[in-house]
Formats: sequence, C-alpha cells, structure tokens
Amino acid sequence: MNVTKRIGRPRTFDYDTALTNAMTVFWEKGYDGASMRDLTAAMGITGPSLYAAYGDKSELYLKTVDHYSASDACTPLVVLESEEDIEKALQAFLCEVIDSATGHKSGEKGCYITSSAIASTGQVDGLEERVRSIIGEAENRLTARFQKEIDKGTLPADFPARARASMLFDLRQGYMFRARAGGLKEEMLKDVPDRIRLLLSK
Amino acid sequence: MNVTKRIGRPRTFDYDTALTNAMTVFWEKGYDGASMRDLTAAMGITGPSLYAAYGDKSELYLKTVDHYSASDACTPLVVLESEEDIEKALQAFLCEVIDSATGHKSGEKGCYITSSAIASTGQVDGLEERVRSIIGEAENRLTARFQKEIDKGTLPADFPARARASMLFDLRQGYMFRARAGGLKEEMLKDVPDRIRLLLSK
DNA sequence: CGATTTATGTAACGATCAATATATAACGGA
DNA sequence: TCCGTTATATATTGATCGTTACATAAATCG
Repeated sequence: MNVTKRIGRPRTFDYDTALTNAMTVFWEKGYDGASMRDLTAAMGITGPSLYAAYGDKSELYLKTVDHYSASDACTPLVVLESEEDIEKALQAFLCEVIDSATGHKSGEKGCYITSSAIASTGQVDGLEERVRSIIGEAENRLTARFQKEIDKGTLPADFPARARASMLFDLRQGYMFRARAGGLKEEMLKDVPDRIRLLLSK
Repeated sequence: MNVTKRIGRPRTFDYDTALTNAMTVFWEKGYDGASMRDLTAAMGITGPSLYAAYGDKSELYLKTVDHYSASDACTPLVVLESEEDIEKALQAFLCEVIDSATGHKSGEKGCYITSSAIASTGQVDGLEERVRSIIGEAENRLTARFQKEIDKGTLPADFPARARASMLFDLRQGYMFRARAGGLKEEMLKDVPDRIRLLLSK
C-alpha cells in the first residue's frame, strides 16, 4: 500500500526534498519575496513540474507549512512529553526550542511558522486558520503535560496548568523571535534555569 | 526654527500622515506584498511625489519602522517608567502591550516591528540592525526599571533584573504574536496577575 | 518682474511576475 | 506494439513590478 505503482512517467525528483527546499526559500524571502524562479531553482525542477506536483504558489506555501508543522515544529513537544521528570522535561523542551531556533538545518533562524509565515497571513488564503490550529494544538499538549504532573501528584491540585502552558508558549515565542533577530544560543541558554523555576513555582 | 520657510512649491500632503498610511499598508501586506500602487493609493500621492519625499521603496520602509519605534512602540515603556509602584508599573505595561497588540488605530494586530518587519530583514538592507538596536534599547529600559527597584530597596539586592527584563520582553513578544494570530484581548488579560507575581518572585 | 527651486501629474520604461500552451518523453496496462 | 497517462522541457503569455523622463505648477529670492 505504501509504494503503489503509478502509471505514467515517473517523477525525476523527490517530492519531500523539493518541498523542503521550497520551504527554505519561503523562510528566507517570505511568501511574496520568493519568486517562482527562486523556487524552481532551489527545488531543481521546472515551472510546469512544480504546478503539476504542488499546485500554484499559495498551495505550495500551505504544503510547506504543513510539512514543517508535522516535522520540525513538534520535536520540542515530543521531548517534553517523553521525559517523565517535569523539571528535566521543561529543560529538554526549552533547550530543544533554542536549538531549533538557532540551528535549523536549513540555515534559517527562528520558527518557520511563527517568525515567517505569520507575516503572510494576509496574502495566503487559509493560512491564518492553519497557524491558529497549529498553535492551539501545541498549547493543548503543553497544558496536558502540566496536567499529567497534577494527576501524578507532583504538582499541587490547584496548579494553574493552562496559565503556565501559555506562559511556556510565550517564552518559546520569545526565543524564536530573538533567534530570528540574530540572538545567540549562549545568551538564550543563560536564563533557562530561572525560567524553569518560575514556571513550576506556586 | 521649527517652521522654516522653504523655497519651491510646497507639499500638498502631510508628511507624517502619509508615512503612517504607508506603514499600515506594509504592516498588512509585508514589504514585498505591498506594491507601489498600494502605497501611493493609501498615501494619497503619486509615485514621483513619494520618491521625492521618502526615497525608494526600501528607504520608505525604514522610515516607517523608525516612525513606529519612535511613537507606538514606546508607549508601554513610558507607562512602565512613569508608574512608581513596580507591581502597578508591570500591570500598566502589560495592559498597554495587550492594548496596542489588539487595538492599534491602524486596525492591524500585533507589533509592526516584531510581527511584521522582522520577516523582511532579508529583503531590506539595514533593517535587521535597526530591529536589533530597537529591541536592545527596549531591554535596557526594562532592566533599568527593575534595577531602580533594587536601588530603592523594594526588591532584594540579588534580584535578577536582567533575566526578568528579558522574560518580560519575551512575554510581550508572546502577546504580540497571539494578537497577530487572531487572539483576543480578554484571553490575554486573564494571565496577567499570575505573570506579574512570577516576574517579581524570588 | 524674471530666475531659481521644489512639487505635481501624466505617461512610459525595461524587467520581472505568476501561470500556461504546446510538444515530447517515459512509464504501466492491454 | 499501440494506448492511456503522467512528467518533462521550451517558450511565451498578459499583467504587474519598481522606477523615472518629461512638462507643468506654485512657491521664494533678488
């Protein structure tokens, strides 16, 4: 079911690789700043191939957003959820955030969605709703992680799980912005211990 | 000295008003998404008048950034500095942030610099440095406000002024992003008391 | 007054934009 | 082997991009 033989001439390029390269261009130049020539050059394909595989420019853009949110964007959430000790989990989450903000393999800084795509919501139909659902789901997972500790009894029953989750998200947002503005990883790591302490305090 | 008589035909438009209108267009559509036709239409002037008064598109953009940072961007800082009681000062600062994020007179949401301009640093020469200096100065003023309390003795001598200032800035950043993504003022105001308490806690 | 300076409006520049028409090539199925 | 299908490459479309000549209008200066 995975490798269904398709009739017709096969593609000469890898779909996901080309999509990732398109994302890098959009990340660097923005939706309007990225021309079809920029995109096809970076993707290694011609215009008609792009249209056949991804649709028009705005459809391609939405596909890069989905691709990012399904891969890169969720790695901090995964480490937050997989570490049992809440303090270590927060530590791992924030470090992962800072790493991805300053060292993404594309060479771009910050978050593709919250540092770049967010500025193009006025140009691409359906983008704002997509961004909103992505951050909504992220906040739910952050809240659930705190709630899990309440259920375990390691955090008090009246711990403000939702409030601290939204605060954690905003701190993430701050790191992403700092990175996009040229901030250095070492600077960002300095305040992590203090922030973890506050996030967990009564 | 203020109203120096200038020779030549006088302008038929107000410089600052047209600049503000240009900012609104850039804010909504981004640097590349805003065409000269969009800009001249919103500013109520023709192309040649725009070039004569503001330079080319990128120079106009930089002027809108400077204009915003000199007016709108600093009002939360002003209220933070003018209120003597630190708790009330933080309250006023965050409320002012949320107000400007959700109710700017242009109708746009978030922060012009940190929600919109930041995405165009790759397209406009000199923009990233300008953004960096703006946020650097803002952080310095935030730090100074906490330091003032330490000097007064209302905060302990070992209070981490710089760390809490950067945290306050990141929280501001979170509100700006939420607003840009369509978040509501009422939702944002909910967590303010909890956040103030954490910001001032040992 | 005429000379100078600056702003305005019209019209147009070459370049680049996103998107596509057309023809050819490479596959599976019958 | 021929057919249907899908991908590719070339070339080009009309529209829009940012920018600028050019001529005219309105002010100060001498």
